Amino acid sequence: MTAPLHEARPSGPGRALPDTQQGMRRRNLARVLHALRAEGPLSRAAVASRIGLTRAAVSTLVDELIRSGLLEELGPERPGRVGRPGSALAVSGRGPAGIGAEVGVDHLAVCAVDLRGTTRARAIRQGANRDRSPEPVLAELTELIRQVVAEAEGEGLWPAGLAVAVPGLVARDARTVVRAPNLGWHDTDLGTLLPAGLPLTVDNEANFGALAELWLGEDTPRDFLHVSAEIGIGAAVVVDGGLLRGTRGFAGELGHVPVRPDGPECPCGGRGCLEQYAGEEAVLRAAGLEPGEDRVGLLAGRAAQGDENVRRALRDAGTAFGVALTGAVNLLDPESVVLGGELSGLAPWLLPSLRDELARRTAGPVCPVSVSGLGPEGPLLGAAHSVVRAVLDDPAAVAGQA
Amino acid sequence: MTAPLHEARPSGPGRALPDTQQGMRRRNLARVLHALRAEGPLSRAAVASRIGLTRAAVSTLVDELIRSGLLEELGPERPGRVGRPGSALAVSGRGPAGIGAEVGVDHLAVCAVDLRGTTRARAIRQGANRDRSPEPVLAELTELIRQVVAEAEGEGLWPAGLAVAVPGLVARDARTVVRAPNLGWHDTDLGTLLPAGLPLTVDNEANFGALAELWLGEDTPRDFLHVSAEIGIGAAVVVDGGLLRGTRGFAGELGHVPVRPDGPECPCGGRGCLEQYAGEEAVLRAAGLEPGEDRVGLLAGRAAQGDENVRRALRDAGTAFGVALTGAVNLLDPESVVLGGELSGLAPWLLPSLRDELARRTAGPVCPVSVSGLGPEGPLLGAAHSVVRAVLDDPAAVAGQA
DNA sequence: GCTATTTCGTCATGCCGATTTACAAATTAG
DNA sequence: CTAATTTGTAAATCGGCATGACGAAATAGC
Repeated sequence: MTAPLHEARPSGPGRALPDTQQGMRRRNLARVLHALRAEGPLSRAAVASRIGLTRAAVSTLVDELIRSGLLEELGPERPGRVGRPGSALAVSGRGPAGIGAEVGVDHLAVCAVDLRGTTRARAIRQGANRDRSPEPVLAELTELIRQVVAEAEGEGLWPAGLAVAVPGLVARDARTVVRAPNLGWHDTDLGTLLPAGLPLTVDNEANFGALAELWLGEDTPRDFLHVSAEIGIGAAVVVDGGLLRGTRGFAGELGHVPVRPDGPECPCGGRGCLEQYAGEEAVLRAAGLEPGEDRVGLLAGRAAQGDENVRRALRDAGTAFGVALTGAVNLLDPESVVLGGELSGLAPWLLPSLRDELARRTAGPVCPVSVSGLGPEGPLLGAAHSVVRAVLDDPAAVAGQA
Repeated sequence: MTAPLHEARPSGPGRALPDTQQGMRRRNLARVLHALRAEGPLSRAAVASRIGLTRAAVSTLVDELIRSGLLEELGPERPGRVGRPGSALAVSGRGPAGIGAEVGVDHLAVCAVDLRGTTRARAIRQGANRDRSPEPVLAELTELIRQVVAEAEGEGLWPAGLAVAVPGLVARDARTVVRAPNLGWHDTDLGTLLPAGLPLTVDNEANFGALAELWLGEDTPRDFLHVSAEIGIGAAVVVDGGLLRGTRGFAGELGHVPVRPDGPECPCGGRGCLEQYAGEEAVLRAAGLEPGEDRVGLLAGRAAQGDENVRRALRDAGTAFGVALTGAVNLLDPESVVLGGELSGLAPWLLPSLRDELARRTAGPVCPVSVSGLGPEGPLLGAAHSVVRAVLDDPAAVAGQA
């Protein structure tokens, strides 16, 4: 017999709902929905046995979810077993949709994802946004959003919320961009510049990328470190299936972990931060290349061609990553480290030295480092799916908004 | 309107209980207890308004808690206000007690804490345990435990559980000491060597120290980093009022965060780890002192006397701490950093350079660094209180075990 | 001093949500 | 064709809190 370990606990489905009978019902609605989303079409009886409720209880929950358009009855199952066949239920493909949007440095993207997790509509517009003022950029984005929403509505979906990924720091109100250096934005309230009437969430690209990895990655654990390099170098810390944001929302600043305490000065005030060794600018300089458009593509291209200067620069960056990640892994003991976003394109040349350095500095089993399979799509998908998750976690909140 | 931020959520009272009507009741029992513990004697009506239930509901909850001996009715309040005076309720001082124990390198300690949080019995035995085998040490500890339990029982308390703090790594089963270098123990199951019949939890000294800080410290935030140096240098990461343990339970290894990537070799396999600069051994060497008993006391004494070698050694250690903590703060964005355990005795000479270094490397507001007020008692108190918290978080689990 | 007012604790009642029990429907096994 | 098995639903029950009413015990005002 053991007393409980006092430890941080997960968010889990609907854990924020009030602790009342109504809250319990809402959590049970969420459990039914989650079970059906995770394990394909199931009968009421199958759902009941999976989530530990009775068939009767599940029946009423399912009724409610069907009435709100979140579930569909597919009809009788073709059984190989004895007994009356169940009626298959599935998450609706014509219910609420999560609208995800991304403001990139040189593109805008929007997509719509349904409850099943499939992308049903998308729109992308290339074009440099660096140092354009927010108004025209967001007007363009609004136009794309309208397009995607219209397309989704054409397929019987209705938008349940909008989540926007931006390459910068976002205030905890999830609306205001505090600072986006690569866009030149600061203290911009996106709430007033985007379509009203849709619940809005704005968050850092890196955070959405990590969530995408958590929700869509194959075999992604519930505790990992997601490293990306869009605006500087950022890491998202995922603990027990939730993002660790920090008191001010600034957690994950891997780029300013000291690698060499007496290294070159960094605009952050420190010296020898990881960004001074592995940041985009530093790597370009070390490789002898000029900064310009599509810098990551340039690096990857040259490295693939065998340019030894570029390869050395990337190797050294990997080593610096290894040092910084050693610290992070020692502090957090994550199950794995995932390289995401633009970094995944450079992984072939970064990874060997990174892994080497990490292994050299670790006594026991080495924390595995992998590359995200989502590529540059991560943040956009994470944004759209965050809306979908919100619906799955509390279906009652959106029921009847159709 | 904003969609929810996907983030790690707190444990909170009884969040692990099942999501059923009974679970709800158990959580409400916990809420009543927590309210009474936090805000002194209160009437039923006062409790009701505080936790958001009706007087009627609180009445039945209180009845149950009184029947199980967790609450006491103190009798009518002397009111200055109009209306019938309430009957004051208070957490019982004669109910369950948490038994905390500590296996130190040169002492054993046990204490009993009641639901009110007051220490009601204690026993300490000095004596070096370094490299003694577990059996005799735990036999001695068992003897102390029996003493303390007997004393507590004399005051009408009954032991609800035993929590043991050890200077080493503990497996996630919370019973087995994987490795305690300073004791020379490894893979020792304490469950078989301690009094049976009591729910047992074993954990790292540093973790219990951090929990003590969380529960007993003044103005301690719910997100902080607790640094201690008993076995090497460890940090406990507290997120939203819960410990972050990591996948294998190894989170918080601040001692092996690289400070200088090419620094001296470390037994961990790395180079230039914090421990090579700020570990006990390193500091003693830098100060020109021989290792022996009570090394921390020796350092503090010499420093207080003005020994410049010792002071310089501690200053340098503080600087190294500053570098490592810069990394940690950038990754975790805690509300504060607390120096606890033995470190608190050396704080006067460590802090200035530590704060300097941290400030130098930080652009915005600097993360405040403070010293624990609990001193070396932290881990022992944390252990005892962890049992008490377990009771407060789920009173129904222990009701009727008296 | 007496009454009105206010607040407290408790009871009876009702509501909500899940469980239990029972049963009709739909299938397979023999 | 019957027995067995499983599904989905309806009716009754139970657990838990809310609501509303009431007596009890204090103060406030006359």
